[in-house]
Amino acid sequence: MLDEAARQVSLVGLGGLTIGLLAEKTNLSKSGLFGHFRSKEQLQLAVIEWAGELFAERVIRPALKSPRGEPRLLELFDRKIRWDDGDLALPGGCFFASISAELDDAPPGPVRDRLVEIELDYADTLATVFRTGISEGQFRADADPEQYAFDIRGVLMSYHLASRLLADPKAEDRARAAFEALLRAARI
Amino acid sequence: MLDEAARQVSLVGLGGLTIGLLAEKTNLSKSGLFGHFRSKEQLQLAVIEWAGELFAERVIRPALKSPRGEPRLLELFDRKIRWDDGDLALPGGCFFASISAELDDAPPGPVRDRLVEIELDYADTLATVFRTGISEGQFRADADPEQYAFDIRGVLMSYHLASRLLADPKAEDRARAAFEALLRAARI
DNA sequence: TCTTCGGCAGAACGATCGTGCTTTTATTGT
DNA sequence: ACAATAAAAGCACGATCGTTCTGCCGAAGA
Repeated sequence: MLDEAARQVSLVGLGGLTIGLLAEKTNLSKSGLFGHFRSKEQLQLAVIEWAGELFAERVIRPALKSPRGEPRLLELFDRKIRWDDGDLALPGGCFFASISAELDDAPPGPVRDRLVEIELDYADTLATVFRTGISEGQFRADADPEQYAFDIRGVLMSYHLASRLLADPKAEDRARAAFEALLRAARI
Repeated sequence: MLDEAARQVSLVGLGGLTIGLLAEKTNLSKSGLFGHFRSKEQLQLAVIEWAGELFAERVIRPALKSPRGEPRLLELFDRKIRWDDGDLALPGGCFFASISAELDDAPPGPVRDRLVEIELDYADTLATVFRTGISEGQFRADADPEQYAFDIRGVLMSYHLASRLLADPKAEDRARAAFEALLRAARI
């Protein structure tokens, strides 16, 4: 049920996730579904939590099994690409891309706050893995892990736009080239 | 009226632009406002057109007055930053950031198509200015203008997220550092 | 001055929204 | 087998959605 909700959100955003429509997709009555959560906000919260867990399960945790430093970064990158528009993807692409533009001007609230947490967590993971690459001697000691996290997020956002909105067949090549350039600049 | 509509969209997205709410903000009756457009789709089309023109007026055309190549790229970058979250910005930040995630999975239609056009136009402008920098001898001849457009769009998208969703005080510094790194890698 | 016409208001429509209430159906513990 | 509890259905509510229709009112053309 939350799975179907996450699919829906990836397609039409949080605002487009409607109780009636979700009930229909899950063969439940509107009130039957509504009973599980006791407000729409709690449904939104639950689906964000679900998507965060799905992301950790499909992208973060598997990637952390790769060797420290560059291989781990590459695996994080690869899996994020597949999460955006590949075999790990929800039907509408990256769940968080769908909602972050939607919530960036929303008044503070539990839903927005949770999204920010997840996003910061992800950035922190990227920075930490990069930092490990520094202490392993793979990357220059004066490289900036947080800057790397900022940069790589940009590459992936640009990829998402190119791939899904612009249908650019070169999107993945461009993303890989950008990723490679970032690493090249950081290597010893 | 379209001005207010564009503000609204920048805050709540295209789906959040509602006729009743817009009528209220413009002191018109619902049907009075509706009469100007003859459907909601035409309203959306009109507001996208308006925003595209606004973007050209505030960002593109002024920047094109700067000297060719790097200064022009810098001005494009500066103004885009101000358009995202500065004195050139709509209240909800970049209009197109608000709607591109929303429309990237929408069925093809005039609204989505127009957005894609504008986005491709913008990427083309960036690539062209960069290409001029190459033929001016400022950038390496083997640099890839389209790759540059892909990269810079990523930097700006990451900036938009950091600035507006994550409220990162270092967002602009990071964006400038990324921009500088991109140019450094391309300079002769 | 009279007529024509476009812009706007008012009211109403069917649909759908989120959310309560009440009742039926399933499941579980004893 | 029966009572207690949880889950789902059914129905209704007020609000808002996009849209249509009717009528007023002011401006422009004859």
